[in-house]
Amino acid sequence: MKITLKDGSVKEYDSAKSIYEIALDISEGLARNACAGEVNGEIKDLRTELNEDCELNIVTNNTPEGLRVIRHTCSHVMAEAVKRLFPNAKITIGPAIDDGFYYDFDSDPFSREDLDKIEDEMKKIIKEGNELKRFTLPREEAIKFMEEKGEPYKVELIKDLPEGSEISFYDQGGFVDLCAGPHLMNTKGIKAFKLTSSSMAYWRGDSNKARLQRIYGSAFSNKDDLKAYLAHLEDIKMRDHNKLGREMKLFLTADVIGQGLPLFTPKGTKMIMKLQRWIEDLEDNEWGYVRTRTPLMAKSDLYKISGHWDHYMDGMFILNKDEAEGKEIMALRPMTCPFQYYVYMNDQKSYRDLPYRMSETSTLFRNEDSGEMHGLTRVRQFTITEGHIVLRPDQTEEELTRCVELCNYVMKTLGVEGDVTYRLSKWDPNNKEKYLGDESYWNQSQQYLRDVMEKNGITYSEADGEAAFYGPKIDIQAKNVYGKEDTMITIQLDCEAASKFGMYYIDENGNKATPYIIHRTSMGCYERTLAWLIEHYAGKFPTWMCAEQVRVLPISEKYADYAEQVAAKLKKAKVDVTVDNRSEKIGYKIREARLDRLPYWLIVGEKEAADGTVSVSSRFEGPEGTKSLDDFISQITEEIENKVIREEVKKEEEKQ
RNA sequence: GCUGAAAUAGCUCAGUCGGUAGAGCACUUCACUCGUAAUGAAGGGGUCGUGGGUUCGAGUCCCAUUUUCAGCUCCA
Repeated sequence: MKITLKDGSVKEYDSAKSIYEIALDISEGLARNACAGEVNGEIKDLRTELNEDCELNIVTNNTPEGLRVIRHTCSHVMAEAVKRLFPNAKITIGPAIDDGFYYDFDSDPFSREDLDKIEDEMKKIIKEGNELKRFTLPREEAIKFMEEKGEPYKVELIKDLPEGSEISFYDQGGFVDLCAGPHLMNTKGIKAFKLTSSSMAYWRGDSNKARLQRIYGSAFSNKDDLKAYLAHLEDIKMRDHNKLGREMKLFLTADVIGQGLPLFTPKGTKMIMKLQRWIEDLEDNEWGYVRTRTPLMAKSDLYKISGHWDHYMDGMFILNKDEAEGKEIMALRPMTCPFQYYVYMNDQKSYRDLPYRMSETSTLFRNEDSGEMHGLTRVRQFTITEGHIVLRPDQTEEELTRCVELCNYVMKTLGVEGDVTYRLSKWDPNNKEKYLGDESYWNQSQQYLRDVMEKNGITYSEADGEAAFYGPKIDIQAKNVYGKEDTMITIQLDCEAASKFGMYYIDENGNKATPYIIHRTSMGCYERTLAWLIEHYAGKFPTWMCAEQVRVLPISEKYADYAEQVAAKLKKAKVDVTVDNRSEKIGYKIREARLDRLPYWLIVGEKEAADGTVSVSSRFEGPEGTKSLDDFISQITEEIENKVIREEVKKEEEKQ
């Protein structure tokens, strides 16, 4: 038989050979690092006997596929350790996942101490170095085998497999698990692992079925990679906006105020206001928007016209439910659309008036499920840069393109354009009653969005069932530090709303015509954007968006007056500046300025006060030398006005 | 919403068998008047998330509730 290897070379053998033997034949080192074999594109166990011509790629332990094999084997080792320590635990399933593995057990909850004990037991098992041996049983015998072992979940899994099939098992020296593989040859192949957490999970993900205990862990081919992974997990925790944002005193929550209702401190508010003022000016002065200011609540009648009453009732806060008493039902708004429609309809529009672009810094209320709330990314009240563009159908492509361009400009200025992916959010054709409009409406409007992205060379994915109930969306998605994806910006096309509200314009022939509407955001909601910025910059924001841009540090109280003069001049130049006039040593003040992640701090003492200068230090370069105050002011105002994103000092790490 | 874990000073946390609350940082005051990542001393600060219950006695045990975190997508 001829084995064609990945590099194109060919090995010939007279008799059947296992993948492991072939790896050994090529080189001992390769065999030592081999995890599996890719045979004609399919991942196979190292034990697999090859007996006919094929293409073979030996999968080694530093590849993603190899790591999956290591992690899957590690999950079996963990299951064995759990069975040794907790004989009553029932095993269920234990797959490898993106960055590790888990195994679900039917048992009592595991504490961190339990996890440590399990880790120790796993180390013993790995040291024992048992071979993993694969064997198969006919389905009926396999069921009997697992019944005798007292593993009802495994029995259930086997019963789901087709009758007459051969069921594979792996025996790692006493502990036998039902498994399709592939696995390492020996438990010794696990060089580095860590159990990270435990949580609850349902049998087969069904909340009506048994509650299981899931243990998460990860494994690597060497200790350095594990160390780097654990350091990465620590870094993630440090960046987590929900922790860092509170630590930096940007926002807080209060039990008595309620879930999903964050409060912004002066510092957090200042940052949001900088973003808001920038966006409002940008839209109004450069992108042709007009600004509206509309109510935060309305009668239910409005939402009945818009369709929210039928399609979004669960997501709304209803203020007054006693209709029987003849009172009007009011609801807080979950969106701005119909309010702005009435602004549009206030006077008659000509085709020349379109596109009519309205924007509003709009506070919205959505009654999210209690378990869905998270930090600033999922809240019940939020403020969004929301706008609606009323346009003629022939303007659709141009206007959608402009929306995408504005978003790109905003993300580029925020410095986060590399974080995002585009998604075409479509309706769910199998669940039509959730949506307004028929199949041809959806196909057509989805095609509009697809065309715009393709013409603009945007790479995007498509997702069913992610559309708004009234139309498809271009969603600009970003992941948080834990890899969870959220929509940051959305652009939606709506060809139906106008006729429902009786919106029209007068066309060139003097006839009433129905416009299209684009629902869009330019920066999404401020809460979520702030969270994104905190995590992206790990709190080290570009100077222009910092709440405190400069701090003046007098060497001693003798120079307090000069420090105040410096600050006053900076304030006049619209720089956000404070003075640290405490009677502390300069080293102490510098340390605090650094820990507060300030862009700049100015040290002033005898020399500076005499010359009218400042000694500039920054987060970006460390000491930048002594400059005249005027020079520094022109430097920093230029940086702020142009929204420059200076690069951080690489070597500088926070000490704690 | 469901399941699990957690909640003690502004923050991070300790608090053993149920016996009346503790550290570091921060804060205040005083001394020091300092040149690029922590000066020293003293002091103030707590209905132990909230409401019930058990007990002679509850931060600790039980029940409810609020809030926070994790998971609820990965299927031998």
